[in-house]
Amino acid sequence: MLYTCIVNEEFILKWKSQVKKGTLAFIILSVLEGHEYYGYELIEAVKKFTAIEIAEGTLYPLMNRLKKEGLVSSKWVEQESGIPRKYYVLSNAGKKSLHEMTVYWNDLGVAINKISKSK
Amino acid sequence: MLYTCIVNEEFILKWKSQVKKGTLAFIILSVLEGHEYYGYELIEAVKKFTAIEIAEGTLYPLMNRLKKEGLVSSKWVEQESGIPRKYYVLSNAGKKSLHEMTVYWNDLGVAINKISKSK
DNA sequence: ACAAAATACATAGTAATGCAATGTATTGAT
DNA sequence: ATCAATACATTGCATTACTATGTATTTTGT
Repeated sequence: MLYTCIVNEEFILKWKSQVKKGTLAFIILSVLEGHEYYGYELIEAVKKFTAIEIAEGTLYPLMNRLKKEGLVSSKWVEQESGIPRKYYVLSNAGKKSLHEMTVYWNDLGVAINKISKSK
Repeated sequence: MLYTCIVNEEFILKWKSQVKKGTLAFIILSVLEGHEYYGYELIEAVKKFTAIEIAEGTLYPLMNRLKKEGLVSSKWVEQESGIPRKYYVLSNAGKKSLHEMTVYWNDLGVAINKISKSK
């Protein structure tokens, strides 16, 4: 039984990591809607909103992908003290993609609820 | 603008594929709760419930993983005619994992809703 | 009767992505 | 003076969905 629990924990941990693949981009774009954030701040914001902890090694490559895809743009902002911050802004293409993602996400939620309720 | 649309479509397609990574295991376990299915039937069932089409090359390795993890068991059932079917049954560990996954999934949904509504 | 599609299993290789590890640099707290 | 926090970034690994391919049987259309 103990063994089963450990196996389960490992499975669940891996599973949560896999769920992030996909949802993270969606969450980031959602957070950026109507509000600019810089990278480090995004990690804090997502943690606050969703209790999901994004590793820095996850966020920065992700933001570069989103930039490359044209969904966000970025701008450096000098600080009076400390390291300059790179702020990310949702583009029009980003807003459009976010809308499509929201529809898909909601449909998926409805579908999964339907499965559970059919039992 | 056309170019942007095409880029968006590709991005969205990839994104949906990524969302499946993780949700598929959850969906499969949900479908198996209280009902046995064989592989090919599972693909049909998921398609009916969620409009998600699972490739066979996705399902069979996934079922083997779930079996290896002890979340499902399988049994061959001979048919009066045709190829024998491999039925999958949710194990106790599978039920437990499914429960944990459901909690995480619901929390995630609530969190994402919260983000959208805060704008 | 014969061809095509559907049923039913499976594997190999590729592409995509989260994460640990590592690195640089500044600031504030003990 | 050292450690934690802030703030950026890259490299390599592990995981997993999907395409392509393969085998074999049954049903459907012409």
